[in-house]
Amino acid sequence: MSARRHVIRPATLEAIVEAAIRVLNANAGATMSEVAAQAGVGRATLHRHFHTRDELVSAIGIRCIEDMNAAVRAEATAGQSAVDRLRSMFRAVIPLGDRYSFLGTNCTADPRVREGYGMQLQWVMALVEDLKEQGDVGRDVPSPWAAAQIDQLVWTAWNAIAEGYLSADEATELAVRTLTEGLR
Amino acid sequence: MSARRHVIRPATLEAIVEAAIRVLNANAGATMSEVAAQAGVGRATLHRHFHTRDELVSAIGIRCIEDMNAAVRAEATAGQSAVDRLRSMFRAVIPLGDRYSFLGTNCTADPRVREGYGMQLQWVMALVEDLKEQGDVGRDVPSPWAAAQIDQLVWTAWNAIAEGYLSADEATELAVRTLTEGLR
DNA sequence: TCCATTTGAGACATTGATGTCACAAATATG
DNA sequence: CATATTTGTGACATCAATGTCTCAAATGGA
Repeated sequence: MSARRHVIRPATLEAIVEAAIRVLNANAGATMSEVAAQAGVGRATLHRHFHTRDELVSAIGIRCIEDMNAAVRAEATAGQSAVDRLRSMFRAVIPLGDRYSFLGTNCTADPRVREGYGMQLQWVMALVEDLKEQGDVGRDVPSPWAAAQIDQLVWTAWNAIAEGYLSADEATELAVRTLTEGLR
Repeated sequence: MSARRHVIRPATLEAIVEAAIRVLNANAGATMSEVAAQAGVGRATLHRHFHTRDELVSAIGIRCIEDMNAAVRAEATAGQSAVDRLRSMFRAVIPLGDRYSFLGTNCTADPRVREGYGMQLQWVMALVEDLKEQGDVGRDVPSPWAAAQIDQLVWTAWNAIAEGYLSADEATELAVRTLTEGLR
């Protein structure tokens, strides 16, 4: 590791990370100035800790993917049925919807982000296989379709909560139901 | 209308529009140079017909929303069941998936685009109500959720076709099935 | 309270994209 | 083929964002 001239204060780091997720999610082309302003931090401070814009985007990306993987791992309990694992996954990941969509919109050139994203995808694909095993997903459904559907449902559910027409629990249940039984 | 110094040639217009949709879809922050290069057109030619970057984005947005509305209107036949109208809508709109996602990612400040988008949303919401009427969508499902699901399915289906693991017909059928019956 | 360190404010150079222009070459139309 | 118009090329000014730096002020720990 490189010896840093300045040590970032936890509060400053938090403010920057949260602001960056918020601002860059709303507008992928937002400037460093906007991020700094939203974080309530000087522009120079931003550059002190994230030397370039790319570095900031990568750092946020890594943070997001780590948050997501941690949430999934913490929730995944052995001995659960596939649907229960799906439900647990939704419950854990939906609140991180803003972090999730950040990863989607900011095409992550960073290899560490790609790696984390790959693990995530692998995990979902394994879950899909288990869902097929249990008969919760038809064998004739292409696995990539099911995985994409799960991805999309996370975003839709987060959005529903953000817009205020569903609670977290309702959104989770509706996501599970939508995937397996459809809306009928 | 302003008297244009230059009249754009249809072939040039087509090349620019298609390239802009392609390039800006892949990277919302792409430059005018990239668009011009992809269109096989000089950068000055781009500026001659679309005076500013915003003007280009708006023009493409309007074009996309018009294409979509035209496709929906052309396909909508009276006397069809709600599910059949859903299927027709998918069949017509899925091939325009790249145009569709362009509208989503390029937050459309232009009022004409917003208006067209509003009409689209209205149409989908009306369809959702009919689907509920016919029992294809449960009454307990929030309509915005159903509408969001339909939106997402268009994108997922287009993507599946683009990635080559489904034909257009298969994707359409799977989209209808996913919405109503789920993947079970 | 005092000291070490981080932060904020502002000035600065640099870079890259935007938008304009003139002129030569290509193209369509009669 | 002749002519009118569009297009491509390259040069240019402009502007906004990036990244660097310095110094005074704020902050936190001993």
